[in-house]
Amino acid sequence: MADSIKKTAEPYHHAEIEAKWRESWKKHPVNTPGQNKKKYYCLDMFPYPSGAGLHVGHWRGYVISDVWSRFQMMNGGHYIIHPMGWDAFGLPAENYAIKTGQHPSISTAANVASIKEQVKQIGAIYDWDMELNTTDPAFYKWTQWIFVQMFKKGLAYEKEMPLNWCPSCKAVLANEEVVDGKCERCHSEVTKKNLRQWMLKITAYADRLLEGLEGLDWPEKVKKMQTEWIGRSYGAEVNFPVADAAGNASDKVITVYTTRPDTLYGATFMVLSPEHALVPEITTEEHRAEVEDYCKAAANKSNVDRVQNKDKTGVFTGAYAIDPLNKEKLPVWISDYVLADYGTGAIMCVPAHDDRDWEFAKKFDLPIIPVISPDGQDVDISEGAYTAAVGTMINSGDWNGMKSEDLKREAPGMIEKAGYGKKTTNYKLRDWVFSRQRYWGEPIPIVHCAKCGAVAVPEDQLPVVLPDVKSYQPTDTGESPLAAIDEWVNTTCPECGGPAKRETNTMPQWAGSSWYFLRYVDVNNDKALVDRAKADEFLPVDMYIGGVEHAVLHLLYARFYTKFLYDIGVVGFEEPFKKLFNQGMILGPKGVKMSKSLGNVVSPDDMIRDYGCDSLRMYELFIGPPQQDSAWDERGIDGVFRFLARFWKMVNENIGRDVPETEELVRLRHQLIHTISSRLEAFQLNTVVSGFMEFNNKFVELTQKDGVDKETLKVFVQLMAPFVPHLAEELWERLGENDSVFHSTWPVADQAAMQENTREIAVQVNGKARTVINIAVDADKDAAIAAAKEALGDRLTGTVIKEIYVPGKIVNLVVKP
RNA sequence: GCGGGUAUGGCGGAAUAGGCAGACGCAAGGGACUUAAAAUCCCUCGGGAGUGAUCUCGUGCCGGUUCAAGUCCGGCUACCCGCACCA
Repeated sequence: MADSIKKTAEPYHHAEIEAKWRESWKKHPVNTPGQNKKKYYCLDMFPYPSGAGLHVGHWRGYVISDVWSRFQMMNGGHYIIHPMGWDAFGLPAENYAIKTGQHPSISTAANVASIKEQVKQIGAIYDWDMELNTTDPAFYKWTQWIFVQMFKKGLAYEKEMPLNWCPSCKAVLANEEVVDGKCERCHSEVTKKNLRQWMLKITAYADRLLEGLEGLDWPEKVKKMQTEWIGRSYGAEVNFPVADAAGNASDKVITVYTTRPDTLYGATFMVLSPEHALVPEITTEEHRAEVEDYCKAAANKSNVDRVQNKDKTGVFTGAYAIDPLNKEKLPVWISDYVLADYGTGAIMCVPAHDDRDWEFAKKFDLPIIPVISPDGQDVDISEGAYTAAVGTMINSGDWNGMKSEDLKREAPGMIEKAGYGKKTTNYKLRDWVFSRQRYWGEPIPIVHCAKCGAVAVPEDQLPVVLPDVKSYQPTDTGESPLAAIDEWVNTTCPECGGPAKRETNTMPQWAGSSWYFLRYVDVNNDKALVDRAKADEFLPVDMYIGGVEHAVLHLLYARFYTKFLYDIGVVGFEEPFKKLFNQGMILGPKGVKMSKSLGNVVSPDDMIRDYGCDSLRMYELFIGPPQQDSAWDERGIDGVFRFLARFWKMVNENIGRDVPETEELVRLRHQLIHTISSRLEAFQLNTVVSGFMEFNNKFVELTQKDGVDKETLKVFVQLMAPFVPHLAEELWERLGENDSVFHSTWPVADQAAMQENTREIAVQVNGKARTVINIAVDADKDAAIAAAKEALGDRLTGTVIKEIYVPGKIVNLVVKP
């Protein structure tokens, strides 16, 4: 085959070239560890092996990571960790099993096999010795092991509480999985269900998850999303004694959380959430019926209603609370705009300085007292609250005259000292609901014993293998299908040996993906999750590439797991992903998201057949900036294919011509190196491709004349290699090289060699371009102005009142008529 | 509502750091080669005026700074994304 493609005039036969080098690289891998090599770990977010296969959008991320990996291999001689695996537990495989009766492990294995074939078409340098699958017992043994460690440290615990329940998936959801009150996966409206569930105490890591973000080379958007998701705020808890209508205080106390203790004197009422424990206790007989009705209605309201209906509703309890500062008597109301599970579930209301309180006060005709005055002026609160913490305190007793911004900071400490509250930090982040009532997941390695309670399965008995079941059907009761297998459920307690039952919930899909990246470098280790020496040598991940949709799900969970594993000494670093790149989506031809139901999914398979893998790789990058969404246009690949064919022809025609170097060729060569390298380093991959095309056009032109020298051809081939590895390797061989182009060193641009002696610059008159002049780069102003005037000739009329010359850029003559 | 992003020809997109707007492609039109087609190669390709050299308008809208603005500043509009009663 190789012999048949050696003639210079022959066309670009992509299929033959690609097949040839695929075989060759299989025998002689180009990415190998070496004593003096530094590692570079470039990771893709691993795919879910569904039956639908890969489309051109998946391809894009894998092409980007492969280009980057190969660039790191050549530029710096790194040994590349570039693995691929399968995130294979989860609902689609289970739903398929329900429909067909086929075991999910069978459909999953089939899907993995077919997608793996597709992934191989990319021509990437994946190391298949590192391949892993989250459903493999040898892998999930360690997923379970981590859970056991968390359980031992008290970070995994059971709790009964109202939870997000997806009636369609028939499973609970984590807060991160609820979007707009709907299930992140199937978009069904989420309801509440009271269930006993396993929780992971991610909140124990809230501060570290927040602070760790600072040093990461991640898109600001993702960092911000995580920051807001964690939602740390500083404030105070303040105690308000409950009183009756006459003002007689009882022993009951309402504790509120506020971030604006500076406005304490402006509180004119209190609001409790309908779920607040004190509601039944403090409500007076006169208001009891009304309050009970309201609370019942609130409980039946869907999440969506409570979140989206911003109209304030509420009822008065008949009870009062005493402001600890000014001893004012504040009426206590109930409203569902106060969340039960944030802060204390109760708030003090300062309608003058909070929008929501303002609306509530207007609606129920409650007093509004301003306590902050911006610039000493009276603050206008007739149209809405004044919410900024900027101004001077008024109507605030001892605090009058203080600056609101200072007081906001100092008040929590003052309140704590005075003994009517304490300084507090609050988070929006909740603990992670970690159990699912479904079959196709990792069994939670816990045994329930009547005597000993929840007991972890001993580590030497892991993995707890997922048993076979006849029916995968989820139940409406919140019980997993595993609960029906008596012989599996009934076991003995590892502690007392008495009869016990296995935990029948499984882990959520995120369990495996929270740590898989640690396993690649030591996939066959049966003694440890990862050998510490290997972890130290090859981890963490230097570059992580994937979609932005995991900003607060997978990426937050993975950071949490890594910090925990750091704490128990498994790894020596706290942050798993040093650099993160979010590639944009490839949209369907009309600019809408590709989906099976719309029938606009474009498969790479036909394009590879017609144009070759190298063309498709390059086109995936050429279509637009990698971080931006792009609509697929199948016609565009023609342009890339034509370019590769012209490049192929250009190089082949110059091989053997033995063209001597000229100043122009050397200059173009170094300009090429500089252009490509700087764009590649800046991740401007679409303009790298344009750059290749532009330079190729110049070299094609030179080929018609005196030709292109061998060194320049070699450099061009090297620069192209990360993008079109097969084509580049073939040309590299034809240029007489014996070793792989990927073992060559990335060329370096010589700034001096790039410089031109003369340069074409624009001549403007009154800021409008009129002509161009060719002028020495180091020409002085007088020479440049003279040349410009000469070039303009008769067209320059009037009096020149100002002459501007920016060397290498422009001449502008300001003229008065 | 709050926060972030985007807006450039028929289309995708380029344009260090304020310096010739539209690179590089796609599509379209014209031509060469061919019996013909495909492939390939060459030319044209933002709007308007002019035979023409050339002139003029033009980067979502309105205004400003500057010799010079797609780029900087102020004020809008539209679309996309994230958060969304978190006190």
